[in-house]
Amino acid sequence: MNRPPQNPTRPALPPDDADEYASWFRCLADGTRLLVLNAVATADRAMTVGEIVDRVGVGQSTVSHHLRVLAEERFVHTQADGTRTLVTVNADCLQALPEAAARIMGFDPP
Amino acid sequence: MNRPPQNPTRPALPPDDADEYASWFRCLADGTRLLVLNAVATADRAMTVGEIVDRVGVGQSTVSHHLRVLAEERFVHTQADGTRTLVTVNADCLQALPEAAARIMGFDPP
DNA sequence: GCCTATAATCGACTATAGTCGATGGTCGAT
DNA sequence: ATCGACCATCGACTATAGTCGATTATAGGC
Repeated sequence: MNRPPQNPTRPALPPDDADEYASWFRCLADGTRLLVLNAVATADRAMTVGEIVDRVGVGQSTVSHHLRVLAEERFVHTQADGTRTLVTVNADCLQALPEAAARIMGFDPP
Repeated sequence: MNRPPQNPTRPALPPDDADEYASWFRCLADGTRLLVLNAVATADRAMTVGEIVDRVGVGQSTVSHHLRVLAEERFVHTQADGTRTLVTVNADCLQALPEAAARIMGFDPP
């Protein structure tokens, strides 16, 4: 048998974790969605959907769709405020990303 | 005019950069591809395509496809060796990822 | 109660991407 | 020269996802 090489200090990634990280990265795998996230992240206060539409320059339904995707993966937080929806960024997602990269590369989480 | 909020310490991301980062993340947005990358990254030596096929458990053409995608974005490096193809990981991609995340969040690169 | 503003949802279209089986091409050994 | 191992490419299918316009729902103001 030709056993594949293995290094105990660099453990293999379980397939379930791979799918989880993949859906994580898939959330960032669209240019428009990155612009939406960036608009929210660079704002000094909560943004409404309409403001994001003006800023990014795509249709309102498109922004609404991207916000739903971003919210599902906890990149942003949405809060109803009357007839508007206030969107804020979740700063924790910044630090989770390098951690995922490290695990893919085979380093144990600290 | 309802001008969008702007913070000079958190510059907006140019659309071209957004697309560039998006294609970067898109490369990591598939579970099988992450397993391929992880297999190469955790190996203590260069791996052949056949070894990756045995390790990940998908078709040979599928692995070949994913390796091409990974190589195009410089995640891995491929080198012909007779009838085999030796695949090694590009360790630099690990550090570029947090940098991209920081720019999306509006922090200037240091 | 009616009207407007705001945003979510729906329906449809299109493009992209993952997977596989089959084929073809190249290298090395016999 | 032939054969076998190894891998890239092709063709086809399917699933997913991004975009838009239209519609619907809800909340606030008149």
